[in-house]
Amino acid sequence: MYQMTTSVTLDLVRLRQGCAHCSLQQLCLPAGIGAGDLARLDEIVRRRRPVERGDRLFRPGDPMSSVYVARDGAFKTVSVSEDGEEQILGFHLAGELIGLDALGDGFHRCEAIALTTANVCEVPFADLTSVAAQLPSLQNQLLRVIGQSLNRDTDHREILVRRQANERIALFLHGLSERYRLIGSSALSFKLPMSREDIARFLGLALETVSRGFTRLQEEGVIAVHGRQVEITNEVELDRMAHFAEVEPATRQARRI
Amino acid sequence: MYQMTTSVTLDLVRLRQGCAHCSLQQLCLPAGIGAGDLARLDEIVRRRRPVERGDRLFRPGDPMSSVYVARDGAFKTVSVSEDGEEQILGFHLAGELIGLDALGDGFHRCEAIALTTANVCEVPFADLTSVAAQLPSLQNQLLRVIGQSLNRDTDHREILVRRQANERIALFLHGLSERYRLIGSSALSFKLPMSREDIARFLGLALETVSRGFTRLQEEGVIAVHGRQVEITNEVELDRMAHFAEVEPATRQARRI
DNA sequence: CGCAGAGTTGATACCAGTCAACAAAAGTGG
DNA sequence: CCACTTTTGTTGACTGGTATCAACTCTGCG
Repeated sequence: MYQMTTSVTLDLVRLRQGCAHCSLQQLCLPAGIGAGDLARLDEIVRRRRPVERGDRLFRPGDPMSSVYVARDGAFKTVSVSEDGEEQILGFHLAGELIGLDALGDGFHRCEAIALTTANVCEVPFADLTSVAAQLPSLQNQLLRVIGQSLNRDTDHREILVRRQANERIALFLHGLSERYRLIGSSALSFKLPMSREDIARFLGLALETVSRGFTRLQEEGVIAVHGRQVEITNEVELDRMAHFAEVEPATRQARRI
Repeated sequence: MYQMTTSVTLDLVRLRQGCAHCSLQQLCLPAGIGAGDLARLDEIVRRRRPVERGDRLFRPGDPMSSVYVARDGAFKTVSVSEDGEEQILGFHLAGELIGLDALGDGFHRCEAIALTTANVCEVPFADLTSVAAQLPSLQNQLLRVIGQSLNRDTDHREILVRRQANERIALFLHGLSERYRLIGSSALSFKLPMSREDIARFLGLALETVSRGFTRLQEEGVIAVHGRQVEITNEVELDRMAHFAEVEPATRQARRI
């Protein structure tokens, strides 16, 4: 009974916690905004009760009412193409904006699904743009955050043009590691929030190929995998594999003997 | 001599032609902006002398001073990855914004190269955002155009996740046809502004595979190709190939007999 | 006319997709 | 708490599509 009360109190405190005290302040929209302006932004941000794994923030065809930022947990955005194939457009960690896909015509092209339970900030888009019009610093920051989202798209495309499955997988792990570092989590030891199938549909590979790729990376001593738990044991080698084409034929044959 | 004078006069007229008379008005930034606001935007737009094939609008590392819109012709954006591989991020036809890749941190990640001689409008970015802050309609339109650029990125990724080379090629031709239709050119007969190698690096394929793919599409009666000249002879079939997985094995074998 | 760049076509090897069986982990209900 | 089911992940065998290397043809251009 006492515990319950404590828990509820904590939740209320957490709910009242505004952008000024959020641990993501340096990554999220508030970055680079003055204290006074921050209050203006803080007013329009809605903090939602935790969403459960599998919950959706929006679906294809929904009008773009808000953009979202997870304060913890992880999301995936999925688009279903005309032939029924599900493609994963992106994984979204804490502090990364979700929902910009509707910017073009005002309607979402994909759905955002929680991979874990997560706390989400919701920012009504109409409010955001009208406040941004009055605060140049917020307008700049909004464009910057949109640009970062664009950069992640470009990173994804740089993965997808690679022809070797191992390169794609190495790039994926490398990029994820970077992003965990950015949000203050461990970059060398983390638990993947997504399944092998999700990874496969993100990388444009068969799920068996992803599984084999993980195994091979482990055999080469680059990572250690236990299901979704990943440790990067040779960061330098992972970087090399991510950025340079695979080992030269001579080395390859040598390994096969 | 007379001809030269005429030509120069025409050029001057063309140079003075503002957004209000541009044939791209309905596609470009001005779309949906009132006449009064249009004049404000028109003031900051610089019209540049024609650029030649191979000229660059910006290079990696350049600060984002402007965004660009071609009024005719075509561009490609290219990023060189750490291992020296050149990847093509996009092809840009008339009316499609170029230069948003620097939105994230203010510096370009890629270079924009003219595929043909082209006339370009240059919009200094600082001016654009400051005018946008005062004109809600321009702010909305700016976000919409950014969103459309984002959508083209998503389309590109939807091509790249496809595993069959023929699907990628069909999707590429289908998307290009759509875009030619949008800018008022023929959607069924056009001259590709880019080489087979450019297409290959855009699709994540070997150039020989692109060449073979074109040949096969021609053999199947879907298109007719003469070098860079392309006619779409069976639009319905092209759409089908672009959106649905390749023909079932039975049909495939039948063709091979 | 000859040259260089662009595009096509052929032969071969190999990587990754597919089908299938199995193992491990995570729920589920008694 | 344990047996059961379901989901998720791993591994193996085989096939096919695509990259690669190489020769050749075509096109435009000085």
